[in-house]
Amino acid sequence: MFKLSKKADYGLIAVKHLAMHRDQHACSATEIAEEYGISTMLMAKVLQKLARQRIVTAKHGASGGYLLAKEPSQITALDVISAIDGPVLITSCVTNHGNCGAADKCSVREPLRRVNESILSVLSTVTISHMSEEQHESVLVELQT
Amino acid sequence: MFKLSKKADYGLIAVKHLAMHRDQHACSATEIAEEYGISTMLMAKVLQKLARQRIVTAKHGASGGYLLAKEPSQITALDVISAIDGPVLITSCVTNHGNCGAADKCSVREPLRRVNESILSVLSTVTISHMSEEQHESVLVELQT
DNA sequence: TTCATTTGCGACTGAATCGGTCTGATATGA
DNA sequence: TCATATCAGACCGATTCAGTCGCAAATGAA
Repeated sequence: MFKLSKKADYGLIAVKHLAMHRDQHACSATEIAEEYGISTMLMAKVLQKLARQRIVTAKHGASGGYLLAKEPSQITALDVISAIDGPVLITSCVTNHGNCGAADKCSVREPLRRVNESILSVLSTVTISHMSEEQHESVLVELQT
Repeated sequence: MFKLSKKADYGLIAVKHLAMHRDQHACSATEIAEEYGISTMLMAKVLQKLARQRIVTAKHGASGGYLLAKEPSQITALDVISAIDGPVLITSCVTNHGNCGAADKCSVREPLRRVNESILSVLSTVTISHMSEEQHESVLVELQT
């Protein structure tokens, strides 16, 4: 139904938290989870996925935790979301190698592919630093209709 | 995971089909379903939802079927999708009346709300006539970062 | 060295959603 | 009158999702 998963949501919260606390200590999953009233276990899972995609770096051991792997301005919402939920595809048919049986008859594939492009473009324009700023610039995103 | 439901997908196919065959006869659910190799029952359900939202008009009885209720240029992708799947919200928290317990602590609500606005904007810019045209203009969509 | 802390990973469960079907009612043109 | 349609809602199985658990491995601190 076109919704972000909660995990992706938590991922954005976590990354933004790390962005706000960077140059300080590494934040543990427990610390972040408690701050926002989220299950510790679940937040840990989310951070593990982010670590596997090199969006955050993990520090094992006591007083360990997570740190951002890049500058907040270099991390996009799309990075975080696709790290957790996998590639963003508004339909299962938009890839060329999809298994949609009606692909040859399907008349909306191409238009939807273009819509998908636009959404990817929106998501990759918004960075973590954008999400932390108070003032909001306006950016124009191209849409092929 | 940020995907369109199959029903919404079928809805777009159906509406585009009706757009291409308008000023001709009314198309029955069976006719459209068979054309694209989709289950008749399911296509019927989809068309019923579109009819309830006044996107298509139904004609009961023998040689009945469905007709577009508006010009193809007046029907947007958002109209069709939200008629079938309900309101497009990328998170369950973006509405003011959501039941997200951590709403007060949630730091990504407002940025995500703006992203949601942009996606709505993209979806409401693309019309059925856009989806039927061969040539594709480029439109700029505003994004508040 | 020892140990508590923390990440890493996979398996698991219960709930919700989704795709799809079935049944029966109602409308209507032929 | 009857075949053809839409309409509405209940229903079911499969998939996905949120969240949990257990155990292994790393590592800083005592």
